Amino acid sequence: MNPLHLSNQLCFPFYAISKEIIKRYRPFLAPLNLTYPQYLVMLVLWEEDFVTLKSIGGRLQLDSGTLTPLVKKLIQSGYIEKARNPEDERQLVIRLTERGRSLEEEAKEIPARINEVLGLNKEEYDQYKDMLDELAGKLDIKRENGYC
Amino acid sequence: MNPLHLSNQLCFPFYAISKEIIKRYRPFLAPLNLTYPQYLVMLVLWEEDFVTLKSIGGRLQLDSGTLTPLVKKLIQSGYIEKARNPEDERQLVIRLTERGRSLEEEAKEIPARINEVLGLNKEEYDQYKDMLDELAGKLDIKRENGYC
DNA sequence: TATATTTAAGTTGTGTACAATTTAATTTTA
DNA sequence: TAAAATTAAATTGTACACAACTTAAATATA
Repeated sequence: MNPLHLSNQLCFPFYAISKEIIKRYRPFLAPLNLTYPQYLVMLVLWEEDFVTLKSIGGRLQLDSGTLTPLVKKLIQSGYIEKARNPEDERQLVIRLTERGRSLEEEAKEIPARINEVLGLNKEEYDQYKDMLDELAGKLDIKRENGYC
Repeated sequence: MNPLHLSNQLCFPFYAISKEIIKRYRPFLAPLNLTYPQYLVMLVLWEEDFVTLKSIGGRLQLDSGTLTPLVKKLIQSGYIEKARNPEDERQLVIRLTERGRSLEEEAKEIPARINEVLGLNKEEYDQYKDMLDELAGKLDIKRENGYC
């Protein structure tokens, strides 16, 4: 067994599957003028409005270098607004616009459509989900993002 | 259960775990002057030398838009060379330099080091690997890349 | 066999990722 | 409480990813 053989890598399937699933989101997200990372930011805001850039970054594991331009795009698209927190001027507080809030309704069907495209039944979905949450825990990816 | 809740997404953990593992490769790859995608190309070449750009892209699921500049970097680093296939001038044939071949020896320890960093035992590793290969199969990511 | 189609790389443009650094605000501590 | 340390965003620079398109070579077909 050659550890340098591609078939013996654990990371590569994560990398390949992640890219593949994101590709399958595109047909559903493009009509909403969203990329996948932008969609993730919207998911966070639909859960909790009025959050700092820092806390969005905490949940999505993205830093300001990625989020600053991404937030700029979402503002240009009219989905969010930003303002400094008067209590702490270092913090940028992000909130949904009316348009951003109404977008949630249009995005409601996406998870079900994606599950169709992935062709997984409930048991398979749950099995994969459990395994991923467990591994995320081992890798310590879940402390502040609360995704599991 | 809100399907738009981040905790109910299947793709997000793939995306987050993939990025996290790649981040943990960095300390091992940086001394070899390789990024993770560049390392993947080297893995392909250490398995089989003298392959076309197209077939590298088939195995790694990357197109010429990604691979052309990446190959340029690996040439600059002195690890590979490129030439047109005289039998079919459309094809670019990639082969290892002597330095590229000797690099395999320096990379031999990386998979074991990564497994240490991930903190997975043999059973966990195998369990995750099986699940990933199964899902990759369902998503039809494995036809030509032969990684499983 | 000339034309149409297909194929492989390359190019262009947009959008992440992230390390490293900078700037400004807040908190700690000597 | 003034200086040091920390923190949150922004900035800079490098490197993917990939859609869409271009170019050139090879193959198919009318």
